[in-house]
Amino acid sequence: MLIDTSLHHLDISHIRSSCATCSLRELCLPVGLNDQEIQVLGDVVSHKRKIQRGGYLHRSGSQFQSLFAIRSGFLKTCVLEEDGRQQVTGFHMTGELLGLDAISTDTHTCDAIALEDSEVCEIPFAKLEEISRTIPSLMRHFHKIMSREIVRDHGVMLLLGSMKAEERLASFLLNLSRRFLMRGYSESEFNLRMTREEIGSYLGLKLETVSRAFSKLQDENIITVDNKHIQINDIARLRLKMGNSSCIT
Amino acid sequence: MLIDTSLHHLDISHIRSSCATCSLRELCLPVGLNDQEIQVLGDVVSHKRKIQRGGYLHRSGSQFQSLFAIRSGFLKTCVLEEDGRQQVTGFHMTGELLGLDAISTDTHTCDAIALEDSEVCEIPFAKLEEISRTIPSLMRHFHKIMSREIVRDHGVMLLLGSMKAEERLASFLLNLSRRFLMRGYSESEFNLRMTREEIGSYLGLKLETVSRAFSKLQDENIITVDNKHIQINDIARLRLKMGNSSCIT
DNA sequence: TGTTAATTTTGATTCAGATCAATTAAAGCG
DNA sequence: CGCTTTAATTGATCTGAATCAAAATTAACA
Repeated sequence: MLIDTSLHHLDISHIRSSCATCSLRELCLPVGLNDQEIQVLGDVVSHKRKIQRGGYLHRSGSQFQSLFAIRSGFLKTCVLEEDGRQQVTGFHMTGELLGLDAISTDTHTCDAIALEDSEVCEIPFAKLEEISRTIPSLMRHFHKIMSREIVRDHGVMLLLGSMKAEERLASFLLNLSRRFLMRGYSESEFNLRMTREEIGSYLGLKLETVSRAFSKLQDENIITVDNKHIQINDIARLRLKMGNSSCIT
Repeated sequence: MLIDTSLHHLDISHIRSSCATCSLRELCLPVGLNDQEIQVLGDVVSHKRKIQRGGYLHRSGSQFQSLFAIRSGFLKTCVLEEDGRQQVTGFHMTGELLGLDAISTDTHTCDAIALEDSEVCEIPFAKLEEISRTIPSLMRHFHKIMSREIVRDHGVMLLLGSMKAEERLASFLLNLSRRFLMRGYSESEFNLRMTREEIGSYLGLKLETVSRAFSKLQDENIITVDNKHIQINDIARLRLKMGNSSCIT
């Protein structure tokens, strides 16, 4: 099966450009730009914003003006169901771009909530479109970012449509692992920022099922779970877990 | 719940521009362009291609050069799993744009297969990017199309993550209904182009479950099913079916 | 720091959908 | 046109995850 281990994020693995505007350095946008172009982009991306844990970056239904590039922290995006419960559509970390869904109708289609104190750069979209006309490589890169989001969503669709609980959790952990690795953190040991319920909501599972899947993976010595702290003991076997959804049953 | 009834397509409901290049008239791209701009776009979109029922428009892994706008027909996109079975990621009809997922890596990430004889316009992506630099409204519209695809995918993710079989099928039928209506066909009566297995693959269900869900909806007099021919008798109740996923159980 | 609230784990039970199996219907095709 | 293949329906049974329930652990905060 061709499921992407990276579920739902925007890749920054290839960020290499040295960049005068410090706020831009760690973001996904300035890839491959020269100093002068980064200057132009920097003028657009100047405005920063802090969001406390639990705070909203934007709400579903609010007017769309800007994309947000995460400078630090960790956020979830979710839609509120009419009965008050919420469905998580993604988890987002440093370097990733939020708000792509809002371009279509100039209205945000989901809430973005900080799971820890976070900092974002606001990128007025009209200005981004404008300068991307004069910087082809920026336009091209932006298109790739949007496209990548589509590919990732297809990966999640596949996961939700065809994997069972344990496989979904394995995919999820491997995805986080990879994203932490890309950012220079340990791929085998990290702290979850979200609750079991939020994981379950994202993976289409109930929180009890998530908890049981964690316990099962621990019993098999593939991971060690201490509440939010996760240690991956055998990444190869974890990959096997999710890779054989339709083979081993 | 905020699930979009439109699962997975690119909206052409607002196509109004009178257009010299006949091949462009029914497509989603030329929205809001003047005649001169349409001329420019037309030069890019000239190349047409026919695909027979069962034929491939593109294959997963093949190099990306062009987007494809569907002029007529009906296609599915799917990824092949290692065991040979395939997972359907979308159904696509006239006016919709295929290939957005391939922009990210310059490689197609899925197969596109015609479910009936179809005709597409090839749109070399490099050229599209180039002329969109000089036609801001085209660029803006293209971004909206990509964004809409992301929103739709989120809708499918929600569907797969939180709806049960009957609700999924109701969503699916309402989505098709709306897309047929937009194209000037009946919203209450249409022929399915895909098999129960393909529907199941798309909805994360087994074909038997799809069949049973059809039968159930028919027993309730909400729809009438005659193999591939579907008649929606009570669209309001069908909407109710999918709207109350978490309320009525 | 102690008290309350939220989160997590684990067990028992239930149920929706998968799987297995057989029949019927439709579509290709020589 | 009849024969073969593919697709669809329906029934019986099984199973993975949901649900219900309770205890244990952790976090929040006054």
